[in-house]
Amino acid sequence: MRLLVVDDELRLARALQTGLSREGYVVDLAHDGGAGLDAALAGDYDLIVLDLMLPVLSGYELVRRLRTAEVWTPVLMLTAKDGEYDEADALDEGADDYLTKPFSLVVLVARIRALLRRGAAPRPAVMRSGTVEVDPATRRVLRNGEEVEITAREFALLAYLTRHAGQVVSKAELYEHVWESHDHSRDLNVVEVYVGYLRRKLGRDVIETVRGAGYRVPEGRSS
Amino acid sequence: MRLLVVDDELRLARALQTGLSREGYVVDLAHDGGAGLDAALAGDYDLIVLDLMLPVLSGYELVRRLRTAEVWTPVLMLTAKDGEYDEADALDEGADDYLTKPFSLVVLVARIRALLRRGAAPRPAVMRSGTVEVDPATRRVLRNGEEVEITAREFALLAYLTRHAGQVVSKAELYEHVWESHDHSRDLNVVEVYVGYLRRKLGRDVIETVRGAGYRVPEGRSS
DNA sequence: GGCAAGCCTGAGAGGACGCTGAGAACCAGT
DNA sequence: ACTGGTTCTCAGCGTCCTCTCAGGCTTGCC
Repeated sequence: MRLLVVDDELRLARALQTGLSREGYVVDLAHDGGAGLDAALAGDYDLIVLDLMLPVLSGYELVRRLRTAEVWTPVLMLTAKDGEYDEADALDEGADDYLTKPFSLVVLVARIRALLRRGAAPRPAVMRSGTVEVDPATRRVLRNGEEVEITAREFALLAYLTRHAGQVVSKAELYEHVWESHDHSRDLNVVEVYVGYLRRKLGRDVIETVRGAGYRVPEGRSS
Repeated sequence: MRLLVVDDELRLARALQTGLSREGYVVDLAHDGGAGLDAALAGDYDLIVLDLMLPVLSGYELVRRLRTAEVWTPVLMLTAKDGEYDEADALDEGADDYLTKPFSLVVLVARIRALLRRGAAPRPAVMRSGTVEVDPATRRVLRNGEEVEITAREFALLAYLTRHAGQVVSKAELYEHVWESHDHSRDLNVVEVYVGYLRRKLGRDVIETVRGAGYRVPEGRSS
């Protein structure tokens, strides 16, 4: 999952980056509204965390322009407590949720998860494909009801694929979202390696290879 | 979803009722601890929002009696900031989460959603995991039936982990809830150190490490 | 079949992560 | 001020994870 955090308070932005990375997200930063808009338009993010008060371009204005450009990435707005703006304004402007500063990281993560889940199509909290269950909330993976030990990177990859169950996801897309890099020239072999790890742990059939296109996890009916 | 709000401040209670209704919840009110307890026992609620300071019966006492009566409805406790009670106490007493006044409605809704998702895991008043028993009421810990000396911080950590038995809890979450700090940039090593202390006192296997994700105590079988 | 491009995988280097002992800082009681 | 206990910081170390590389295998195409 790739997030964009737009905030001009450097300390807070870094703290969020650290904290959210620890939760398994890939986090990019932008420090003013202009840079934020550029990144949001270009970046193909899964979610944007946006401060309301920003140099160059306010959070308001940023969301409006995003929506005008037909970009519907979920936006979580951060507002200062003393705000002359209130929640309604932020929400009316096209944000999907908002949070008042100061807030706790745990709450932020909970809201982010909720938004991501709501995001594309309303999906059950526990994702499922064949005999495999993925629970993003508790970071657990079950195969035939039994828990499987899985590393952080493996989990991030599996979660992304499962979130897009039924779709073919290219190696480049996986690399961008699961690994933190925009460097397109890099070797995508690492994706193959990790697909291999997952297959070894979960069974050969959990991830299909679509030659020349990418990978796909079958849409999941259990039982 | 049916919620019960117990608070003696009429204005606040009404505001919560209005706000939560708008979120799609059905909200009943009670204005003192006695009425709250009756309603909670009779009402089959999905969640209870509970002020700590109440006439007739404190929030504390209310939760304790609920749990004694084997009612495991999730409880979200509201505490005043200046409190002689602190948050850890609320959690030890059997509440599932807490929120310090003043708070924003959106945050409250987020917490409520999180609690409802987590659901009410029926658990005995004394929590148990393997050979270890934790009694929040008396702040005592037994291993193989023998009492183990434990410090306040160690207990808070163990209680939090045990309350979330079966789930992986991140170091950041532990740090926020057990150390009550919102400083995200601080070193989380102290969590590791205290996990080490607990393992030394209670046995290596009471707390599992989930590398890259956090810690977990095994789901307890209760005799 | 023969070939090339795409994909898989075993081995291993390097680094990130978690654990622990030592001890400093702090507090309460004497 | 001294003692005993608790909390927290720090640095070193071991382990597991991550990623690269090279060679082998599969697939699609002629």
